[in-house]
Amino acid sequence: MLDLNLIRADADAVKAAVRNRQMAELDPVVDEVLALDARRRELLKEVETLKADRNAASKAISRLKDAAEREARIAEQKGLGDLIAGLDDRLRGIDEALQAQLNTLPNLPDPRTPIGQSEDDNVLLRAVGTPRQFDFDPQPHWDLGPRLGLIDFERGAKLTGSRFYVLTGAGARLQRALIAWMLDLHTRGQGYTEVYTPFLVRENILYGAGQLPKFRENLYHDAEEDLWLVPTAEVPITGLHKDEILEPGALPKRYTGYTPCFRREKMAAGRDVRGIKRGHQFDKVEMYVFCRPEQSDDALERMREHAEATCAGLGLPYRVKQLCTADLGFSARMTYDLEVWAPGCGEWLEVSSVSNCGDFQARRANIRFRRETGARPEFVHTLNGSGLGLPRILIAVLENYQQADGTVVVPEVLRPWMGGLDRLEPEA
RNA sequence: GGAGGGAUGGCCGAGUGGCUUAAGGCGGUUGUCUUGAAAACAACUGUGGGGGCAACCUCACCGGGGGUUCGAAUCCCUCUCCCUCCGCCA
Repeated sequence: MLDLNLIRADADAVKAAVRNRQMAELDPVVDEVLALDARRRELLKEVETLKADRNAASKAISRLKDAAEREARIAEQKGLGDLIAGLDDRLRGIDEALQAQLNTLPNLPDPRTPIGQSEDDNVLLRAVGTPRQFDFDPQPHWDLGPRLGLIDFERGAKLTGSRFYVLTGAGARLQRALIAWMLDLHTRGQGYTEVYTPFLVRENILYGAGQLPKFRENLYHDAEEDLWLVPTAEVPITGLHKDEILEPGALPKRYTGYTPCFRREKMAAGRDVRGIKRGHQFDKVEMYVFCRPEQSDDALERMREHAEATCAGLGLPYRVKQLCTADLGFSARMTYDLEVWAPGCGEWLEVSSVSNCGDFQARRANIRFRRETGARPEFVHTLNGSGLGLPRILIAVLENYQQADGTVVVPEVLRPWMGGLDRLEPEA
């Protein structure tokens, strides 16, 4: 959520920002917000004056000893309550309308975020590692996986439907190894605290992270208990400190967590149906930071380095992109994407998205801190980044480490979690 | 699933319609005293909104929402969460 004071102070800057995001249709929303805000304050003054009168009158009545006079004064006050209640209702209506409009506005891009028309205008910052040269035709993972007995698409579809798959044997273990290795990397060397969160959350937790109301149709919802399956660990981790005022010295707080992620992918229906690149359920290890406003620029760079270290540790060629205004997520003000090369399917796969959300999520989730004991609370800044998305990193490992004989070499760093196994071969 | 008991400020805890400006204690900050510290004493010590150049004024908030009333922490309805016991369960 944007700061209402900011919109009041510089509505034109907000309009320019939404236009840069290619969301010009939100232009009128800014004016609507200003109009509602003005009406709200007008009405607020009126109703608060009445309330102050009522409070004074009630207090005076309580001091009266004479019964007749009391009755007379009480009779005078009759009707005032209904009048106030009526105005309160109108005020609530305006407030809700204001909130609803405010909720549709995305975060303002950082001035350093390049302005662009579409994802084609994302800026390639650099490429690290050289894609391996093959002296044979590298296979895509949807051929490699089933052949080596690692991925079973048919049974995934039987169990649940399209876009679901089963990992078996060394395939399942390889994913588990990746999760364990990544979590250890983040907690040991990079200073994150591991968290294991619920995978089902309340509606207001999704709202805090900026997923609701905008992305409702892409989420799974349990009607019975009115709970939502998390689309990313970013959601429950943002919610960890919802409605808290963090004490001086508590920041920065850094978390890493593994969760499955559930997405209906309605918006991407028909895209990437082949393989395990885009499923309704996938696993991810997430990094997350709560920090002071002045720390978030630096925190973003560090988190990007942490994500890069994960790609590099696996020996995968990757490239770093900075997203342009058109491709930036709703809550983000600046984002780096990491893509690894998958030689089998012949494309760069987005395995990490590292974003600085500024105070946008903190405002929605009401997460604040004090600089010093007794100081006024201020909103924290939040950052999130994948470290990394599992199915895509699994694809990259299988396709990059495949050999001419159809086997796959296990990356060095994962072997301790694979029981020393150094090569994936078809089961005899 | 069944039966009961709870939710009050940073924490503990009083408060059954107006004398509450939420008692009292703990914690915290500042001051006095002290070479310093402790102790003692004193003052201050929640969040958000609106108005004002400011000192300041004002409204709301006692788990959430709704209601009764001139007036609600207190009465009514409803929801959520926590605790105890029983049953079931990985």
